[in-house]
Amino acid sequence: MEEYLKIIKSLSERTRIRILALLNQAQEVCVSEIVDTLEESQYKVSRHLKVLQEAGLVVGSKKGRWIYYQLNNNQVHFQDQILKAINYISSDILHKDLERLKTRLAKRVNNQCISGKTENYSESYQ
Amino acid sequence: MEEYLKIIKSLSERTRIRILALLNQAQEVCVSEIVDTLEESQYKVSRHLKVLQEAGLVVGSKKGRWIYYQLNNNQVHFQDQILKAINYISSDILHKDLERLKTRLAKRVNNQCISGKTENYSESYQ
DNA sequence: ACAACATATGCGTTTATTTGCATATATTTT
DNA sequence: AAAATATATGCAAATAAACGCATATGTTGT
Repeated sequence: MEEYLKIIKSLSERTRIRILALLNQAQEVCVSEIVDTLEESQYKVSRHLKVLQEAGLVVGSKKGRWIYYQLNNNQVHFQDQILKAINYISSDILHKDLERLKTRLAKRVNNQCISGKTENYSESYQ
Repeated sequence: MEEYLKIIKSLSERTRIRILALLNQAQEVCVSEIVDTLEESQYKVSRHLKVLQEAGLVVGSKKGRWIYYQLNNNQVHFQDQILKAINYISSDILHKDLERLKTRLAKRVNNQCISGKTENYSESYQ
């Protein structure tokens, strides 16, 4: 029961839902790209990613100085079903996130996250 | 988003999961039957039922002095998918709940919840 | 009308979660 | 080696949930 509860609890927070919805749209996204997409602080994103990782819903793989996160596809029924449910969420904020995600990913070079501040970056800290 | 979050949050608590799992097994169950099944206090069960009701996952219908609760079948994709996920939870505590539920429901007369304390009742308050 | 019963709720306390800041660790570039 | 960048984390403060008790509301049977 505890394990299931951990997974469900990991879903019950706004930022984490946004992260999952985002990862549903792109294969591998690194932390700074998520930060720019959500327009949230780096430590906030980092914390929430950790919660999702501990629940086993996402996995991160380090490549150089970046850590790319993606949905953990190695799941059983329960997790699978839960993630499917997330797909049915339709919300203005998620649509806007998706727009910003596209913009941010378009800046990649050789399909790698770019270094340094992007134009959006400073906006993230309004 | 808020509405989805409310639903997800309503799932992220042990007692509420137990209630949903229980209602997945029986059509209409009244509060005292749930109390005996979960071996939790009446006010605790009552509170949690309210949270589930506010999230729209369960509905209660009053019949005389009893209120029978059941899953809200009048759902859209998201809720439906979420409730399906709950069905995949396999846990010792849920199995035991199911045993006690059977015992308790067997005491019904004319398929109606019985009045007064049952043998189990006092145990509920150990 | 009264007693017994079924369920809900107000409120203060406890417990859990999230936030923000500062800072740590690790990697890359110069 | 120093500077810049990417990500993570310890800790205290703020916020949110859950709990327990007592009690309220409504129903039924006598």
